[in-house]
Amino acid sequence: MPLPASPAVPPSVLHATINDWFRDEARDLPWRGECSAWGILVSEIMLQQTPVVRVRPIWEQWLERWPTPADFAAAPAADVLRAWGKLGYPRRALRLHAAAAQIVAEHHGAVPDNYEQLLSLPGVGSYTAAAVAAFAYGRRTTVVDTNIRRVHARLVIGQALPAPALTAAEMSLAADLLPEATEESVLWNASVMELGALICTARSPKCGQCPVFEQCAWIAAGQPEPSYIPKGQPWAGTDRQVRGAVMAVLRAAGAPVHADLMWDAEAASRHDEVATELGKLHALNTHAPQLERALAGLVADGLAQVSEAGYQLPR
DNA sequence: CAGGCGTGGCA
DNA sequence: TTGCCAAGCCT
Repeated sequence: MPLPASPAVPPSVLHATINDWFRDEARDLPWRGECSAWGILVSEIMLQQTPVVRVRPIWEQWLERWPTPADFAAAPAADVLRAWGKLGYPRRALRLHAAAAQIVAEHHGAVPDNYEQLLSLPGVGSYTAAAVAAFAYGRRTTVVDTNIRRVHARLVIGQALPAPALTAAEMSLAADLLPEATEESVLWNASVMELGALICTARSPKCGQCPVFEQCAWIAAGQPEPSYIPKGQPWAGTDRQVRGAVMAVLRAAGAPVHADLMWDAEAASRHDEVATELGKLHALNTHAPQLERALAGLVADGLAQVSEAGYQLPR
């Protein structure tokens, strides 16, 4: 059976109800309201797979330090990676750095205002391109993130969770649900996202506080269980864990870290500047091939540089 | 296109 | 305590 041919509730009712809820309950976030397109772009990149509470303080520092794409593009990569701190997925920082350079080179330093040009920036995919077009420039675009997918799955489809991967049917549904009026569509994108973030959460949704509880297909269906088990990401013992530990060492280091120190806990303990982070790396008891692989991977990804002096953040 | 890629808080 | 999960992107 295809998607509901005739929704029990007219979309206009959902638009009004959820948008009203948003006006009353939305979080007061610094990248909402008065904010440059650059500030919006930075927030969207930082928020990829990273919670708001962790992003907020770093975003404040970045916008203070690098108010424009040109300011940021001129910064050394090492500074960028240190300022990124422990947000995770540091390749995002490097890609944003490259995006800023592209913005300066191809767009006179102004964040592009349309989906296609945004999509061509490194680190900007379909979600981020649509989000920046909508939230920074007020464009009518179909924004689909994990929150919106989950709200649609429950509210409209009646399933506990969206499919493991974004499907064409979901994009089509989201496009169909988008309000015709541009201004209302921008609000709708933000509203549904916020509903998913605050009420219609992945674990233990707060259905008792939901503004569209009465209209929810998942509730009407008796809150059926997910039809599949989400596969978790292993962490302990993975290359990712080792890469993270090495990056922490390099961020803490003011000078190249000789390869020997990556292996030799005894020698490492004498370098107090990086001893703490090296200690965490050694505590992983990583086997040689894995550490070699992690180091090579970091270099290949541009997150680290090697020389005779050792490993360091890229210049 | 399924899998790789950081990090830490919370149920 | 230990998985699960957070405004994805890229190959």
